Amino acid sequence: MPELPEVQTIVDTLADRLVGARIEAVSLNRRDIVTPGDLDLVQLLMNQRIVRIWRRAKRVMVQLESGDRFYVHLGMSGRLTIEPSDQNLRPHTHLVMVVGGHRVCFRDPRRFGGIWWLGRTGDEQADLGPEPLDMQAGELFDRLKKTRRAIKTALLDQSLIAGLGNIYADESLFAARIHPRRMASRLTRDEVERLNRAIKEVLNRAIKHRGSTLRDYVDANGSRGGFQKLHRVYGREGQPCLVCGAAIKKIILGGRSTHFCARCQKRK
DNA sequence: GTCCATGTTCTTTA
DNA sequence: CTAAAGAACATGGA
Repeated sequence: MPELPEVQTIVDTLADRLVGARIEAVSLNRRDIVTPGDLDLVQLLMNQRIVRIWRRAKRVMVQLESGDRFYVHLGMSGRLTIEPSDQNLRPHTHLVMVVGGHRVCFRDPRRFGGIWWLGRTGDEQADLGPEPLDMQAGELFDRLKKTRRAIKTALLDQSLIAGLGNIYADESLFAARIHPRRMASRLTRDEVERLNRAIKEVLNRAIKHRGSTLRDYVDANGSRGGFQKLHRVYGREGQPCLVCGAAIKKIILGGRSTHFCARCQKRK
């Protein structure tokens, strides 16, 4: 569910309250959300102080005073929220930690998400491409040159560029006026420069509006995002393009629904 | 009952 | 061999 802007918003709201605080209690209600599976997560977390919380790609990264690091990936339906201590736990709450008096809950009905333990030595960059907000057009061009897949599919490949998902890939391609089926390696330097700029603009605006809430997503305080109201193609099939008025199309590309304006995003 | 979903990874195919 | 396509994962909502 959450892509880069949603994870960034969760990280910002969590970090505010948890950095510097100590983990006072841990309860793990499902072992199978933890990788590696044979780990004593409760023991490793207990009584540790949280020294840093940050985002890498779509991951919520956490560093403990022990030097150990781990991350939470929210998959499609994961939530990481701070809940009032007097309320019943909602169904599918797999991990609860009390940190500096806050009850932090990880809930994930579909269980595509989970906790990945890196310890002191695990490589947090493994299999991840560069951060879109730091990426230079030249680097994106070089990376896209190497694949013959459709540009839309390439943008979802986290080892090529890390943090975009289905919403922001579609929105970025629309903003750059590039057809989602264009072969990645065939984009011109001009087009890739436009795309690189569009990605940053779309992501920065989405972060400013605290992400997109379509169904599940809320930040750590339980607040919904507002960027869904500003989507220009995602979820707007059949509605008029806000630039030219043509009906927005929805196709399936690489198994994912893909939204675009056939008039603004020419295939050439 | 059917289809669809903000994601990733494993398997199969070319 | 490798890149790309497809299936699988699990649950809930329309």
